[in-house]
Amino acid sequence: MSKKFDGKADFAEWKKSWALEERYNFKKIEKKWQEIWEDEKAYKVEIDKNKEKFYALVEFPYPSGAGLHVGHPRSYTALDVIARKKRMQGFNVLYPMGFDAFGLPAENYAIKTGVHPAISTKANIETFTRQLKSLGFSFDWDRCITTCDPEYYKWTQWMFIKFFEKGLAYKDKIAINWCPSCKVGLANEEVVNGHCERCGAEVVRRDKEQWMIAITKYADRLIEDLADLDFIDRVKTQQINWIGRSEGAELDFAFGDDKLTVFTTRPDTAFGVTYMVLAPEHEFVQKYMSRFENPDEVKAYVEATAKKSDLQRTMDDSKTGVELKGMKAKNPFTGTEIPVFISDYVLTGYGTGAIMAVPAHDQRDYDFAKVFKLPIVQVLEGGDISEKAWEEDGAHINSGFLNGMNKEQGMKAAIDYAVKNGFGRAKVNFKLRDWVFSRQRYWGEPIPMVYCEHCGWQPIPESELPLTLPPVPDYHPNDEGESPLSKAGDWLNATCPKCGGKARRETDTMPNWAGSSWYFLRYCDPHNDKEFASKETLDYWMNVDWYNGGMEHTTLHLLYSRFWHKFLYDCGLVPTKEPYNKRTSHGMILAENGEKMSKSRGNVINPDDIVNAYGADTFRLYEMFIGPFDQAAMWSDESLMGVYRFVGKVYTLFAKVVSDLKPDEADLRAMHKCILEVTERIDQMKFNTAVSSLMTYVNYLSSKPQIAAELYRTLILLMAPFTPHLAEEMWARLGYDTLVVKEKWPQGDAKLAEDTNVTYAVQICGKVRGTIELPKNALREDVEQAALQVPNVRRQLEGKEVRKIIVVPNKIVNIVA
RNA sequence: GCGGAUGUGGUGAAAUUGGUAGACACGCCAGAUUUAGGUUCUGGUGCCGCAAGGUAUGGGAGUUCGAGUCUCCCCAUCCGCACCA
Repeated sequence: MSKKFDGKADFAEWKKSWALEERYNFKKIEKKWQEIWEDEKAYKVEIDKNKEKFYALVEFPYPSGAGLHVGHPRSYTALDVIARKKRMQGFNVLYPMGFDAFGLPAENYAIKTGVHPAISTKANIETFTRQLKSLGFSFDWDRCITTCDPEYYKWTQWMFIKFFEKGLAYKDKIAINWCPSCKVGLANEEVVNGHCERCGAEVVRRDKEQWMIAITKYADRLIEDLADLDFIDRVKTQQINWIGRSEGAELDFAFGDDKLTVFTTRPDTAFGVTYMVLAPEHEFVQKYMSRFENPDEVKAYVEATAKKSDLQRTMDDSKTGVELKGMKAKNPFTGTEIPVFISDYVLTGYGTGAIMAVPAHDQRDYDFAKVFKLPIVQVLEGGDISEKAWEEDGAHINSGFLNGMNKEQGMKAAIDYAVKNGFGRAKVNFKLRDWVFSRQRYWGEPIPMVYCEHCGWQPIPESELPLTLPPVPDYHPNDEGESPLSKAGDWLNATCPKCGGKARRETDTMPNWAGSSWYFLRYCDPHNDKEFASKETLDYWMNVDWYNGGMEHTTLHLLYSRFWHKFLYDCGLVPTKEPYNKRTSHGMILAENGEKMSKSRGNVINPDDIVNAYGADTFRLYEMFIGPFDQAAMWSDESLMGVYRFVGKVYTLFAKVVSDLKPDEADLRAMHKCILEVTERIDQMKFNTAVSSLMTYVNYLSSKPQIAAELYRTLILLMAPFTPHLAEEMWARLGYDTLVVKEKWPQGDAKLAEDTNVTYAVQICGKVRGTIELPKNALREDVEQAALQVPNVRRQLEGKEVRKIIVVPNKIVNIVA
């Protein structure tokens, strides 16, 4: 801020001193103001109880080797615009940034090159930081956090121990996709048609011990508490569907001397049960194998199923199965004996892994019954069960005491009956499964647990946190598919904190969703080495007021972090039961041809190139103008040029600014209209139309021979959130020695924005035949008369009788003839 | 199959409670200035038509003085979940 307009000198002279640089030199301008912001710590924020706080958050990136993608700035700019505007409106704004730095790419890079993930990650973070800074975001960089920093993951580990202490973290055997050739567990995405993506070997399912976190205990609350949150609807419905709550009943069927329990959402159809089906993995299959008459057949089917991946199993919806011959179940409602099958259409992970089959009223059961020629008994009126199952409501028939009832009455009566007779109970089930929390990987948070022969799994004492990642000889998973940490030598040996005996450390690490589950809390108090964040900072900053991120995280990060936060709330560690008040989502940025940008397609656009060629302001503004924020948008170099021209126009417009000119009525109308529109549209994330309001205003200004300073000043204030560098520059040229980012947001006046005259469209039977210009709020009679005088209207009305005239004040006249 | 979204000029897209469809841009056309190079400025631009006029928001019905907007049916594209009992 070298220059200052003292108000005494002639403004025209003052302006001339700037005119040496006539072309819009964004490189110089942007560098200059970025340095000034940094020197002045313009975006540093501290608790200020005199101000209302506003916490804006964007999803922190994984610092990949590819650098920043043009998709990142779409979200970051959007919330930067919102944060900057809120700041100008007097809020104390926290807008932080950090890095979600644990992850597979760094590890794969290490396997290939031997470079330690910490080193490559650090380099990538430096690149990202440079790129983010070049775009002029108003992040408080003093609060930057990195999840792979031991000072950070210390608390991730600490929280894991809390989960363990509360009984929510537990070790369990679950089935995973296993490649017997690579000897490694695969993610579902790595299994192609039942074969290993890498070596082509057939993938089998294998039980493996994994750390689990009991997110299902929070299933109900994760649904219920959505009601009060300002999340976009598709996020809410997606989470609700994912959690998949269904109400129904558990019913016990006699099976030999044992009890076979099923879950059903339709206990009222129990009189229509003609057989039962177990998942091939159901414990009864092994337990009673010796009593089946066809054990070989059963075993063969179980084995065949085990070979299939989940993917294969769901791809093929033809019905197969084997009857468990020699044992029958008994329907507790009717007393009838019914056959029992195993079939892979029944899943082991949902409900009890067994079903009662009602082929008349469930299409899957119907298909199975057709294949195995089983009886189909209709118990609800409606449909044509010779064609397909009837799954709608209807009066009960063939159903004993339920006859005549509809679905709702029948459900209640059936459950009551089952409860009274001790063979059933109401039950709610969820599709949501507990969270598999271990990964056989190196580059993640070590799980702070040790195993003692005598005491079992024990958390390490808090004083030993952080448990840092040890060096390992190489980063490959070993033959048993264990984490590279299993090769960490001495590191593995620990003492049991309970008995002091020998213990061995857990070698699996946490998934990369761990660190991101609570990072927004750390931003409140990033340097605290006593707590993950102090109560005072959490009380002041939480909740996040506005969180923007990708739809792809709806049922992952967003759900996990809501759960994690609720758990901390239950522990009394955070002040609120939900972390985010508002959640919005941005669309993707696609290549010019509508394809995804990807390295393999070679259509990736590097933000650095755009910033170098057109400047950060143009880039930011273009990403806001590109299209509706929540929808996918195609990159277009030509449209970018349009925005570049606009920015240049704002710059050159300064030459027309005259300091002692008073704006006239029309000027004020245009100005206030623009203020009102931009203000409202930013709040609604309608950035594309906010920008078009600015363009309309600029078109108005550039049509004038001279521009009153007030008009230009307002333009600069309105543009400051979008193009902060240009705004600072022009603000200085207007003679101010303050930072525009700290200025007050202009106040729009709806009265002044109003037009004095309005144009009516004159319609005959709904078709526009002309227009009339009248003063605002003209009398109805005058409007009618004026409309009838329009020459074209008179001609059209010749020989017709006017039956009715509808006048919509200040809008339209419709003559019905 | 279920769930969610989308469908408007040559292109990206706008459009309070139903009230002049196409704002704002891109592209294109014409002209001016300039002309060492993605310049700037002015005007035009949904489609058919010389015009008057007609016609137009995926298709079809309906409600209404009036429908991109509301109701019903259908079609297409994209995304998510996918045998969840």
